[in-house]
Amino acid sequence: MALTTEQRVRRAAVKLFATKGFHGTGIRDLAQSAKISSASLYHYMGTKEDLLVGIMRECLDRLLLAARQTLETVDDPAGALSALVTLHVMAHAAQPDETRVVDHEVGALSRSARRDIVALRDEYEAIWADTIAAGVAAGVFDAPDPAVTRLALLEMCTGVARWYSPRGPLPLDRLAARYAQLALRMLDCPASPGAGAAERAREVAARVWRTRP
Amino acid sequence: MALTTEQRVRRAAVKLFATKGFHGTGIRDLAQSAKISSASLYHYMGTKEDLLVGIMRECLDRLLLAARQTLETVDDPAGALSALVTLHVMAHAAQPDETRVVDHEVGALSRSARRDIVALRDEYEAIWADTIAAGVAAGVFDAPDPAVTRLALLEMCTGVARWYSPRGPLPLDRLAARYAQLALRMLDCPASPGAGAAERAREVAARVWRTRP
Amino acid sequence: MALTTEQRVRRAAVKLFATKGFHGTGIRDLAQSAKISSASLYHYMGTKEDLLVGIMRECLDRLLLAARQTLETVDDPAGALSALVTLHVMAHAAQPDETRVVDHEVGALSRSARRDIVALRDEYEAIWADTIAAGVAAGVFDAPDPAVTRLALLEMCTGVARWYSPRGPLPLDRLAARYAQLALRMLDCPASPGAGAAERAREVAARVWRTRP
Amino acid sequence: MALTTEQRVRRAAVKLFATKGFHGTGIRDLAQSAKISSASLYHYMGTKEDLLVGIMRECLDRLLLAARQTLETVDDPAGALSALVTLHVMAHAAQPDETRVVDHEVGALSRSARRDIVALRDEYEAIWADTIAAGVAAGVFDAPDPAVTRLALLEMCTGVARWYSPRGPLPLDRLAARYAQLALRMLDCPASPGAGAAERAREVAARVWRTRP
DNA sequence: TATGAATGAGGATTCATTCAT
DNA sequence: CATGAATGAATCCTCATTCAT
Repeated sequence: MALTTEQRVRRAAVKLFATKGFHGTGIRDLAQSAKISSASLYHYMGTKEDLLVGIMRECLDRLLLAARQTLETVDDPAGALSALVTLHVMAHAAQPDETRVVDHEVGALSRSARRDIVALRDEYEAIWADTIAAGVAAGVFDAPDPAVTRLALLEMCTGVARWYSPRGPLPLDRLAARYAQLALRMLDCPASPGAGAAERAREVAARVWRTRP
Repeated sequence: MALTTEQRVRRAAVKLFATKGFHGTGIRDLAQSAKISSASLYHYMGTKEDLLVGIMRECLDRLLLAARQTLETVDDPAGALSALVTLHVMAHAAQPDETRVVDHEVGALSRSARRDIVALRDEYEAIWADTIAAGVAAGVFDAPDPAVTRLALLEMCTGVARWYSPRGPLPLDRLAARYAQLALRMLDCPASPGAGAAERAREVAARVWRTRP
Repeated sequence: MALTTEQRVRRAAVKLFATKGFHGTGIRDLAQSAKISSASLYHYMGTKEDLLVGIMRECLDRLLLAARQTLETVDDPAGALSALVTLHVMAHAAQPDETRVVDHEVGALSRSARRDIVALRDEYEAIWADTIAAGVAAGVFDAPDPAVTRLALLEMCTGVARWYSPRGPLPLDRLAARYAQLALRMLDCPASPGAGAAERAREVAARVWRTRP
Repeated sequence: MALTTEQRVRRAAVKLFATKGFHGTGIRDLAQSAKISSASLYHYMGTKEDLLVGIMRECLDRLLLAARQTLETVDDPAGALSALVTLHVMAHAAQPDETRVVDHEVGALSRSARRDIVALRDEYEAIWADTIAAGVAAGVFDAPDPAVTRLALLEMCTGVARWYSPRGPLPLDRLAARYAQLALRMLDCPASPGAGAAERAREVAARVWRTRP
């Protein structure tokens, strides 16, 4: 089915913001990319910033939703962390442009918009913090500085969006599995998590980002 | 001692490019920040892009230099990797603005400048690749997909520039040690590296970035 | 009874043109104010300028009509001038927005429209000129420079639209009477005009602008 | 002597704002009129609104200054009012563009700027109010509704800017004298004021607006 | 009758850069 | 060495208007 003009605009914005940055992307670039006039653009968006905020919010909303849905059915910390990593990596590999925008353009937001977006991001990171803390409390994770470990994990996984290509040699699920393994090693967690957790994460990812299950 | 005007310009640029992005930073911002008129700016730089290239090149040059100097005296793979991580983390924590610019603004470069900068970056990453390969060959590292592991390591360490604050609770050397530990865990490397490697890295860092040894 | 859409448009235009000026009022402002889409607006008006012309013409037509009807039954110059002042003041107090538009936005008209509108205005002012001339000829007015006196009178009376508020302390008929007095003083006219003239003016005003008689 | 670019800009703005209105005047019109590029315009002004505010403030400042200087040496109410009228009329005839801008474009100001400008205008009008009140108290003026009389007087005199032309038949000082006479008649003031007051007003006007004395 | 979609022209303002002084 | 003056091109966004539905 054909795309709505609004969708075309959104996609053009995502691609351009990811590639050239928010400030590096002109309204004319956007218009040309969406195949409409720059005046028409304003039927489908408010400000250029509104467009940015919309992209960021949707991306973070999905990430939050996916994380919550996944953790609902996972109990053990190793499984939970494994699932979070799987989700995060799949999201960043499946939507590298969206996630790059979220990660790189927070500084381009106005004060009030930034507050909102950062709040969402913090909410998401809190899930990771809780999961790590639970594993440490349960004695299955070793993390002398849990905050540092959390940030190291997140940056490592987020980085996928900066280099992963679907045309590369590594299938997505294998990549995700590799990252889950790395993450558990970082926490010195010997137990392989039940396969269910990662499985569950892949299902949710398939639903939320239409990745191949 | 007072700063040269050229240094003031350079610093202003680093700070602004890191904070607001290359395209988000105007020549007037730069001038104001360097306490100089925008016309005078052009006595101390070529183009705005030249300034950017200069910043990036210096940053990468130092990183390369530091990595090479350090590895000169380190032989074992665990020690080498540990040293690379230490250096990289210290560089990114000590110069978060410079390194953020390097990491975020490659896309703002013109084709030819980008080629140069990316070449430098590749050169640097090749050192990591070699180190990892050596460890795998020696049987002390486990890395089923070495390229993935390398990228995961680099993104993890580079991420430090996005969150580390010298006013935080963690002293820099402790942070670096923690990251080295994480890295070795990721490679499933049991052996603690000789303390000499990290020591050597700290010395080099002190010289190159004036971090406290 | 409910207002026609056309009336809503007209009123919105009058209010906005008076408040923000013709050039300061956007087609979208108009649409929003008339609770209609900006495209629908074009069913009820021609151009934005047509709307302006319509407002001006109606306002001036009424003024002319009222002046002529009033003077039909008034003979003495003092009475005539008194009636003109009464009418003018009541019109400008009762319809401050319309009259402000007429007075302020002539410069926004295209050449041909301006010619028409200015012709109407001149026609109206000619009535004043004639009335003053008649009084001077009859020896009841003293006006060394009749044109100056006419302009002074008109500007004085027109100014009412710029400050009068129906919520102020002064009832409209009292205001009009005060202005009539001022006008006669300016002409050094001792005779109080017959009460009939002002009475007649108030009746006409009541019919033309629905002021309370 | 040749005019500064800044002066050229100011004059162009005054002329255009008076003729086509603030919103009707484009930045390009201004630039063309001042014979510079539209970008260069911004070396000599802040915003378009700043330009407007500057014009208004200077105009009102001069009016206030002139009024105060004049009244310093005038004591009797008739003389004072006569002087105020003379000044006001001369100012509006000598600077019709500036004063038209002040009178017509207050609505184009942003909230805060409007507050400032209206405060100045109120200050000026207070001088008139005081003068009228003094005359009434002294028994030389008859003004049943002093506020109404003040507004009628001001509107009458201000109107001069809307029609007076230096190429017309009436010399400026004669016009001013005529208006002073009209004003005193409006207040039913029999006494001719001492010739000194109007003389003084003309001197001040000559200094402030370079009118011919 | 009513409107969402569409646009070329233009709105004010800022851009990076040059150059004469 | 330093800068005020200058500008063409570009910035984001709004303008009045049309038209197919």
